[in-house]
Amino acid sequence: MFRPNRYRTHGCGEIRSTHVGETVTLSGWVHRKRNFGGLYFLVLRDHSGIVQVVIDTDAPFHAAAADIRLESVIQIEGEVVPREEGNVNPNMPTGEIEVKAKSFEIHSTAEILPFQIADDIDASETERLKHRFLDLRRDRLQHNMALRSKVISSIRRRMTEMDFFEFQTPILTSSSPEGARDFLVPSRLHPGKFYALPQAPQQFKQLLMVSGFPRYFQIAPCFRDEDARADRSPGEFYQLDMEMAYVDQEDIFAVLEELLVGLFREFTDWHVADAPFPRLTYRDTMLRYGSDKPDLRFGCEIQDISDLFATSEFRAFRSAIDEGGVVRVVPVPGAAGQSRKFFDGIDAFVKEQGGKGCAWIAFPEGADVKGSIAKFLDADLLAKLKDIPGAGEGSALLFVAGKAAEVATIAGRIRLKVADDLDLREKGVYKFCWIVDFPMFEWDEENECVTFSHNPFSMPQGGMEALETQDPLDILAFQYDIVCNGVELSSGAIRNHRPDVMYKAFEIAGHPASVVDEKFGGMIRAFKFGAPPHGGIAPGVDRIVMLIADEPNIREVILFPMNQKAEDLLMGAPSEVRPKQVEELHIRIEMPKED
RNA sequence: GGGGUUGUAGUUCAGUUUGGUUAGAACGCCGGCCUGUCAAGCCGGAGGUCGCGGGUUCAAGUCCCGUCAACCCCGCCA
Repeated sequence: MFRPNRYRTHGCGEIRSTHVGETVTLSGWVHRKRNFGGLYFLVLRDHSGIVQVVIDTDAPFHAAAADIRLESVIQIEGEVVPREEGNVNPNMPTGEIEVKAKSFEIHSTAEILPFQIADDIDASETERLKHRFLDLRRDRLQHNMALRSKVISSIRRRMTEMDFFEFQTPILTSSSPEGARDFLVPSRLHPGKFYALPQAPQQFKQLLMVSGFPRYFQIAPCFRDEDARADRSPGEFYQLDMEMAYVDQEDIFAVLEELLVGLFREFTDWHVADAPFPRLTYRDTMLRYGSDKPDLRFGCEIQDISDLFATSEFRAFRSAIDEGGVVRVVPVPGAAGQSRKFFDGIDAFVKEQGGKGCAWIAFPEGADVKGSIAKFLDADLLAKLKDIPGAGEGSALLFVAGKAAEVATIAGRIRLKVADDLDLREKGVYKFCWIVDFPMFEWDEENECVTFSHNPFSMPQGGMEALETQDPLDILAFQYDIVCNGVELSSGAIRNHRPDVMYKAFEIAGHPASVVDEKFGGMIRAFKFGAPPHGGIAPGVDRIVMLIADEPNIREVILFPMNQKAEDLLMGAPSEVRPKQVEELHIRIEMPKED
């Protein structure tokens, strides 16, 4: 949709048989060339698609057109003509017609390309990032970025329809003591002081609740100076940040379920189950899936079988239990026929992850039990093992023993590794779930003290009474995550809006009231002037688009992503600055010592 | 900070296991032929610090040591 002008009257991909006979002006990139010496076909591309242009042997611009390099920008004027039967290309939306060029103009020539645009052959990540403007021309990123734009529009529409106000909160704010490493901005006017870029608009959105805007959202940029992962962009990312007043956990779940079911169904053909999404407690998911972001597209649920081995003769597991540990098993239906190499691979994987190793047994159909520990187990125990859910004829069992917390994590990784190796995940489906009842506090082994396990602003379940009467490590928080296909989309919480409860919670975590007043002064003061109960959540926008686009890496849905080391290879960031700039900020640079 | 994988032509990759003649292919690039192609085709050509440094050897892309870079993972990410 554009106003016809001297550059173009139509988009390349818009032309159809109905335009036959019309003279059109098109501008775009040279996508392909097919030259017969005389007759010459040139495929022209713009954002709307591609169209075949024919240049006749006797055209005065034939030589110039033949010399043009791919990805140069040209403009042609020509007549839309039908293709003869047999020359129609059914694979092209514009394949029933072609444009017979009457004029040819070069707007911009292209140098030799670092990688091909028309062929979707993989180029190295480095080359793609260095020439992101070229990479973005290709189908994959054109599609992903268009999808991203539409997803964000749809989010805005859906949130607005649910009576949320969209606001912008400050980008230059203050450093907060909890959480990730901040990006800091030195202050020119205040020597020795720094702004911080927000890790999330957490305090601002809570202030909005106190300020009388009961439903807020924002597509919020968030900045955290932490290392990258495949699903974690270094430095900056976007959240759909939202907060609501006078709600409990279920009210927030209902809003997000409506949003996500609608959004995913709007943009994908994959199956999305109706709300409500399953609710799993943190404790339960750590036991059954060995992770707080379980992938529910396959079974193989982990089970604790410590009691089966508590009286067993098998010494390795028995001693683990005697030392206060556990024995857990990942049952894999249908895996009994796997090769020795498969099981050895799992064992090696566990050792790589720092575990002691992975014992296994298998129940091949119509054959004797086999496996690394089969000969140590008596018939009675083997029969009981074969009876556990997920086991049985044809299954294999993968065992891990040791301290409960470590076993949970290792078993969880085994479960994912098995799904990778055997391709167990259900295809074409998004499996959402809520993880609820996170612990309010946890034991910090390193500093030997109680700390907040998630968000210090979460409301403890049981309120003040729980804080005063329960073991801190037993207290749960109104804190929840939403997970889709093993990807954590978001954390959220019902907030602690009571100053007295806030001071008490921080006291348990070893921070006196003065720290709360100093670090969270703005918010705690607000809570002393009438604060409604409130809560919220903030799903990652990049991750939502990544899931919908079915991309394995978050960089595929970000226009100008940074690399693993948080560098922008196109813009050359980060970069050195002029000494005067540093001087004005009253800071001095001290390079790390070499050696 | 730690572990893993990868690094060979402009690009994507083969060759490395088992050291041995002039390091190959595809796409791209340059030149030529070609009037219905649609990833056009055919003929010819140019293009290489085998990431970098050191070592072993008569001989190293190939083996050893170090180092750099990209990616994946652990730590980290309230």
